[in-house]
Amino acid sequence: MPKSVFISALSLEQRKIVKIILSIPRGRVTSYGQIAARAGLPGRARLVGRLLRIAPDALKLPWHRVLRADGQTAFPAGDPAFDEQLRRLLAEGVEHKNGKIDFARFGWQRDLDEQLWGPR
DNA sequence: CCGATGACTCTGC
DNA sequence: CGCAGAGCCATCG
Repeated sequence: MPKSVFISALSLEQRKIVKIILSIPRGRVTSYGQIAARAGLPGRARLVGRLLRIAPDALKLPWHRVLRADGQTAFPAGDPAFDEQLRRLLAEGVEHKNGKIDFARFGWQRDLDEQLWGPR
């Protein structure tokens, strides 16, 4: 599906989610739940997951920067997307320990904290 | 209309 | 850390 057609078919809530995902900084990660919360949709993480699932590649969303609340990818080990996501993250400096990313080090929220309270 | 199904999350044991 | 249960709710058969 063409990019513009897809976008125009989205609800206001979904467009908001798209904008938030696009604003995740390179080298940072966040969770489905956090995105939903930022979009004013607390408790609706599944909506974010569903959107990423149906979004055309043409949108070029940084889907790899979206993880589950426990710091792992939403894909099971062995799934091509599992390796792809970790590969993309490593490419931008986000490390993982056995498929688990530490939000304290790479979480998007940490950027906000540092801006408010300073490094360390 | 109903039950099943998720790129989810939180609580409780 | 693991697992079950319960919310969550748009989609689909």
